[in-house]
Amino acid sequence: MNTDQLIDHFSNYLPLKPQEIEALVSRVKERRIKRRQFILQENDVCQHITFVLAGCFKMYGVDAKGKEHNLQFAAENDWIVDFASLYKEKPSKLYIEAMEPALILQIFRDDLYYLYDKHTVFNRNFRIMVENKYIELQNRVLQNISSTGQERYEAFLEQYPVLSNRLSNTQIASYLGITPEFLSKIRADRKLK
Amino acid sequence: MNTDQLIDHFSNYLPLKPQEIEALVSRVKERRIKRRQFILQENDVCQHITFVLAGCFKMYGVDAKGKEHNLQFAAENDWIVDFASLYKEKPSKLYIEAMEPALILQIFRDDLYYLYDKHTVFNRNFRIMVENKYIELQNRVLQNISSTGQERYEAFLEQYPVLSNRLSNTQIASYLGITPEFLSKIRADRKLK
DNA sequence: CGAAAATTTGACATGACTCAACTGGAGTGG
DNA sequence: CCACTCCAGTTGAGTCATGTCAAATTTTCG
Repeated sequence: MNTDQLIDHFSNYLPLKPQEIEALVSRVKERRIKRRQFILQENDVCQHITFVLAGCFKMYGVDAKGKEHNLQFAAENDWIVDFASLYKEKPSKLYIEAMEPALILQIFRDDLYYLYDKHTVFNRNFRIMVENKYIELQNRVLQNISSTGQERYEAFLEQYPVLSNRLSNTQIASYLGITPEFLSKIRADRKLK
Repeated sequence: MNTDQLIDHFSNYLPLKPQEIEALVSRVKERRIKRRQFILQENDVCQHITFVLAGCFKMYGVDAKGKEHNLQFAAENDWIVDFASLYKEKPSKLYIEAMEPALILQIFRDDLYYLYDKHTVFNRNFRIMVENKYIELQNRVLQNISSTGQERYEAFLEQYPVLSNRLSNTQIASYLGITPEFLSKIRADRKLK
């Protein structure tokens, strides 16, 4: 099982001791996911936190008109989960879907709680992980409330150059909170310069 | 010093043992803050995390045109901090300003690190605190990218009824990402029903 | 009370959406 | 190798959401 990648990832925060690695490895499940396959669907209770080894996911909500709104993308070495559903054990309002064939590691709720309880290093490492995601999300909110679609698109290209090439414009538009048509017009305007 | 309120707050997560309380109390500073006083200004490096005992703060960024955009409010028993600046020790892009006379507790960076290192319970409690804030922010992003100003205003009133009464409409508009004039029109429309 | 700030209102401008039609690859099967 | 389909992307016309600016009014607070 490909757990080295996860252990490496944690070593960016606080490296794990052999005992902690052992505890982690024995509680992680590897899964292979097909393109368009879901690892979370609306109304299901989210059961696990997912670490992406390979591939790319989107997490999104669907509004009353049936439109998808992308909350997050997750590619290699990123985490994806609906915390609200996982921790409160309530039906999720979100979907998590693979946009490419993927390989993932998952930790189920009880295993995660076990790790938090018995090996405090995971509290530290996940604290730092969430703090980093919080910072990112906060920047995104500031963007959303303070700038136009065009400015948000420019900022996205700059902040996520790799993802920008990997994702369709439709997916990017949904993430930015604009329609694909409007993004297309933004792109046409950009070219004129 | 009014630390009981903070200790109570943590007991919602995982109650603190006497030794942990002692460590926390000895590293917390109480401050009285006047209306319109700043506890963080742009270009300063954020030095502490703040717990609000009484009063109300706003954290905001200022754009190229000099307009303020409210990222967060914090009233009693809430935390407020620019994590990006605190942890990376980089100049902040944000302001944190008291909207009412306030009483706060602050933990400086090194004291916070000490608590994380020596008393792992703080990793756990702050992990949970940040996770909860992350969930809130995620809901806000979904709102921002999927609904109109009017819908976001309705949702705000429902989610934060107390804050709604306490804040001026200008402040709420800035938080929602609309102009005060447009919020005023939304409010006029609502009354017609 | 009086100054400053917040709110409202209206006319107009711009950003962004909708819908429908068109374009141009990327598979797929013959 | 071609013909076909399918889907993402583009384009344009019309519309709706929201911003700008200025002025009038109300509220807040020193």
